[in-house]
Amino acid sequence: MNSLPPVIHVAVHRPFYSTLDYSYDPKSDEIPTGSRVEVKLAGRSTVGLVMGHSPTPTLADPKKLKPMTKLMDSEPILDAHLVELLTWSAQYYHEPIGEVVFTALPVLLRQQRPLNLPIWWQLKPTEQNPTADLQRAKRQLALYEWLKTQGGYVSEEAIAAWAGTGWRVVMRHLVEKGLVESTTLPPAQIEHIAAAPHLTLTDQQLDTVGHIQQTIEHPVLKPILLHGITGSGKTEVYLRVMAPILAQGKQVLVLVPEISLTPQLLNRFRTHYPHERMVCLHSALTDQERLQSWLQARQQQVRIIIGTRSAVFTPCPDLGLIVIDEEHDLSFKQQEGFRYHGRDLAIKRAQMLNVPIILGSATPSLETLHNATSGRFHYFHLAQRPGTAKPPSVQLQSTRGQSLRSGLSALTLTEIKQTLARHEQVMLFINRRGFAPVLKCSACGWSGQCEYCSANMTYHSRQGKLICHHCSVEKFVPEQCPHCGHHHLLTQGQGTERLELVLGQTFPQTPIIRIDRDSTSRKGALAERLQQVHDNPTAILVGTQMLAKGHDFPNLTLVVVLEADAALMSSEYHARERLGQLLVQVAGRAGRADKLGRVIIQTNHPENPALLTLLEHGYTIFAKQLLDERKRWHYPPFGYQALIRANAPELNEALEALDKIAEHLQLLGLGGVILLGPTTAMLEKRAGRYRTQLLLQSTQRKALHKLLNYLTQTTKQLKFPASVRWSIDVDPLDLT
DNA sequence: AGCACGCCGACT
DNA sequence: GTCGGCGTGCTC
Repeated sequence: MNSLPPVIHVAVHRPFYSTLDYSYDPKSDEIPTGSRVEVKLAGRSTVGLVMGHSPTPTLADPKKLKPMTKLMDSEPILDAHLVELLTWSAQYYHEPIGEVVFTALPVLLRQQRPLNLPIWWQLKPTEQNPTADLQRAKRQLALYEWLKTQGGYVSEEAIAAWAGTGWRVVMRHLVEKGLVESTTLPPAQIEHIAAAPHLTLTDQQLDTVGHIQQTIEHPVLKPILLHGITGSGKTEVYLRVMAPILAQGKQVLVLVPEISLTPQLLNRFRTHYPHERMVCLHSALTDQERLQSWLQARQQQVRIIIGTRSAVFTPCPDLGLIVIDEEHDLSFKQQEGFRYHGRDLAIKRAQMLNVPIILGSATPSLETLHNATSGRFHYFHLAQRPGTAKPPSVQLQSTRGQSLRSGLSALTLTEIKQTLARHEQVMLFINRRGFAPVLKCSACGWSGQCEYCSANMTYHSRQGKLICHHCSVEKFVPEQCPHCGHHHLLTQGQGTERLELVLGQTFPQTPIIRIDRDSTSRKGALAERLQQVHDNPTAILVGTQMLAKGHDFPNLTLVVVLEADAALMSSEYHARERLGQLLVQVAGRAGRADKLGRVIIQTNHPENPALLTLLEHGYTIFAKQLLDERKRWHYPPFGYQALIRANAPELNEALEALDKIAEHLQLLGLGGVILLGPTTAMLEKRAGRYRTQLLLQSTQRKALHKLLNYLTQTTKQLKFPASVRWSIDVDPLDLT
């Protein structure tokens, strides 16, 4: 009789789509789901996370079953809900379970070594004065008195610095006497900051807050879209809606697109709730800091958690609300490895826990807008700016037949001059950093191509280099044409660096402030630039994407958008949605309070219907038109897509891999899924590897997922050469 | 992802 | 004759 033992299902950091089974001793060990275990894998010891239990093994060959080595945690580090969310995510994104679990864990918890948390010490609150008892123990007395002067928790480093080695023995005596206690969790920082006076809400804001509050008391919740134009006070609405939830002692998870945005938002939250403990989770934290913040959320020591994409996995045992700010922002979608969408997983998490979720944006994504109009989401619209602020006037400026000066039309230059004369600021927005996108030989037509990518290298004049924006390879600008030896090399097109130079020549009295990845890469540089903008009421700002997001420039009254045409002409169907969002966001930077803002969009296509719709009827109608178009093609959100990408050092290898996959899928039967491709990607070669893609599309999500499941379970049979790398991108947002 | 196993070139 | 190159295959 060989009865099969009960097993735990363990996720390990290996590319397996399912968990591995390990046996354990059911009599002695309780191995809770969500705890880390040490297991032997291929003869070596690794960390795994327990994802579930089963009374018998699920693996085909029970002879392979091994016992797990040891339980690493005294209590589960993830609760049942997060384990469920991670399992669901792995299935939805067709990603190996270990990859999913381990990206969700702080780095310090992915490792084999036990939790080595820093320890903090504090005097126990006590009524009697123990100093008399300590008269005969001089060192204990001294340490006790010192701790008293420190007030609150003290780190071990601080103690060692004061007391020198050997303090531990002394401390142990104090602990035995019940005078001191230790903890692995430092107190959450409560900063003593002045509360900002709460803003007075407009009627519309009050109304919206009221409606949202009613909505979230309903037993069956739907996500809430808060569509509020720039400056309409979305943050204020979040802050008010949070109040009763915080008052119940529940936690609020706030996801934001990018770190550069977080300090401002964090500040608003801090001054509104100066007595509330909060943490900020972003990429600039050290591993130790990140772990501490994560643990504080897990222990409910903090109630407001603000973080970027990956913060969606933060344990919050008593979650009461999720907020996604700027929900349309692309940075919520991870573009590498485990390609999850932070917003979509947040929605899933909210749904699993039946917790309210608010998605805020001035320019909601088409997916979200569609969910709102179809009734799957609640919809609230904040259409006014508080106070007297008026929306900016936007005009198209045809560049057709115009002679341009470094990309600027005569009319645009006049407008800039007039704005500066009024002692106001101008912003020029161009989505290209560097001096010029092309460096060319005037004699033979040679141009600086990247060796490793199918793209031009961008000319950066300050560094005197050609830089590839796809693979970051750099080389010095040649003195003469490498092809024909001619000495006259010309630039073509403009980037931020060139605009900065030309504007400096045209307006020598005016500070020109450039804000792009190059000028702000140094730590603190962005803050410096923003301070410059603040200090110079008359100035010209030149910048990329970065300028479109969140920053507030009260004296900015003219925004000029250059080179919007590339996006208009793009064959990527997402491009126009993004352009619309960008234009609205950029326009939102212009004009505040008493000053009317103006926006000029330079374009060669002033009759472009999408642009005209956007300007004449606004973002919502513009978005509805794009949605109609998507409906015709069964594009998302009217159909479901997955993109299979492959890359290899040779184009053929990458194409053959996808041909093989396409054939393989056809063998099973596509079941209503259409295959588009395989094709070479728009950027055919990147960093020395050729890129190909195969798009799967269907109106039935189930059919699509069935195919992908089949694929991940059978790829081994396809025996790709080792040089080929491939991946699945579910709900792709980047088809380039 | 790691790691072992395995089969062909330049080395003590 | 061996060290080691990375192609191939496996891990409960």
